[in-house]
Amino acid sequence: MVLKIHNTLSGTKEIFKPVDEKHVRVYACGPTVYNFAHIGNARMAVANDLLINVLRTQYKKVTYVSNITDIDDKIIDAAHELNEPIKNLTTKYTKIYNEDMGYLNVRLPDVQPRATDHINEMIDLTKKLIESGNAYEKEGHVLFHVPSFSKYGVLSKRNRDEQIAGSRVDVAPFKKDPADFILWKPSPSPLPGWDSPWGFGRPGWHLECSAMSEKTLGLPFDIHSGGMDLVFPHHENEIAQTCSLNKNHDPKSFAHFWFHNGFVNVEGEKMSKSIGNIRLVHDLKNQFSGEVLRLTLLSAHYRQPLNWTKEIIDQNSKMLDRFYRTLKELKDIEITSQYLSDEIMQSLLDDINTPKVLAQLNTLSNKLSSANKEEKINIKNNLIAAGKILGIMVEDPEVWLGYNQSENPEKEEIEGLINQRNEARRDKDFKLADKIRDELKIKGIEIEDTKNGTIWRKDS
RNA sequence: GGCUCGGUGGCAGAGUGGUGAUGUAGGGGCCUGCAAAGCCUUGCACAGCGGUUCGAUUCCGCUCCGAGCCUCCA
Repeated sequence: MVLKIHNTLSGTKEIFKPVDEKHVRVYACGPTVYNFAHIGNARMAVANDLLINVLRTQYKKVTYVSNITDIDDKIIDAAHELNEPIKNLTTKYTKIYNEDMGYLNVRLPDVQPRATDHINEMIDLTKKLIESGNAYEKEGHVLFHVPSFSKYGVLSKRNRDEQIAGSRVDVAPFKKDPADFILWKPSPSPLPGWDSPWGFGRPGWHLECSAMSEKTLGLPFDIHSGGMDLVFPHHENEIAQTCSLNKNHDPKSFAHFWFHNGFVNVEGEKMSKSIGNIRLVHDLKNQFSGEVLRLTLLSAHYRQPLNWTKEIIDQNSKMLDRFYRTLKELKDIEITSQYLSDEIMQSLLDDINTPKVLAQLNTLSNKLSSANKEEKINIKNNLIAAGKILGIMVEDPEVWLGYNQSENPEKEEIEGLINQRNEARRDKDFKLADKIRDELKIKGIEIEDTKNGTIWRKDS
């Protein structure tokens, strides 16, 4: 079976062939840590986590690097506003980011480099770019000279001449070309900075990823990923820097594949501070389980826009409950090995087609009622194996659905009421029986009369 | 103005040159004292207009509409 991935560089789905079959290497541009992560950050983390899981089904060794941007003007502003040292702020939000992503069953990357640990590397790259004639110093700034890179625009498919009309870029006076971007800029006191050949200053944003990806993975590596908005200018600039240093203007001398996830909208609108509709994972944690949030993020294909609404969360919550119910029904079925059917694997390998996988899991789950023993084993195997890759269905079904309430402090009271109701039912006093059921319902207790007696569950 | 990507049933969302995914909501039914859960069943969707084709939702062209990017942004 072959893995196909959409490559932003070509604009098409391509067959994935690793640079080195023995070691697949992926770099994802991570968060700038000055605030809580929002659901859009989470989508990037989940999409990449899944990509890595899928790669690991095909290749023995996969290294996943995702950085933390811990020096940036937004961080400086936030620290200033809160009157808090930058280091405290970035440490705090890095921790929170990892916790929040952990809640969504996102595993930590193998390497999580920080920009501030790579200042020397960045200074070094800047020196080399000046030496090679791709960058110049002006008024304490070092800028990358865009016309020096012949392939500028390959990734975002922009023609520079066509972009200039209608451009809203404010051109700094020290730029030789309006598109030139900052590699290093001065940090007048009290701004944070580091000593450099160009005075006390700090790096521009794009440089860190060029420095850290090369250092942690080597060049060229397989997949470079991030949110759709990073295509331009961030990734375009990274390509310009790294490829200029390589003396090879082919963007594949940097990374072979460029993997970008789509945006999350909220109730049909773009998430933005001014609208005030930013959905923080930190807040969503209070309302929804991690698996529901994760499944909702996977309910649309990763490259499509995802409209975040209460309705789709509910819809996916129901879907997840159904899967868990199927697993509960199959709890006595012994499985010896976990395997994924070729059809489902194929969907994952076809550019990570999660909606199709979910449809296939539903179809499988629907076969339960008419399944024989062998088919039941097949259903359970596939649900568990798919869940493992997707990062869902990792809980115990009884616990998930709320049946297992041995710890519930109200257990005795609830079961007392259920006994009363069953007595009433025996006496054909259905009015009383229904009244008791309503009482339980108010407590969030759902009861089910089965052949083997009444069972109950806490409805979350 | 430029570039890119989209427009699929009430909603969400895959996919395909010919046998009409999947979920959710709705209708009907089974089961149940009634429920819950489950099961069965139902809905003839592919923006519009042309073209290619034996046949197009799927390919091509045009039109309309929407989104993203061109400035920091996942």
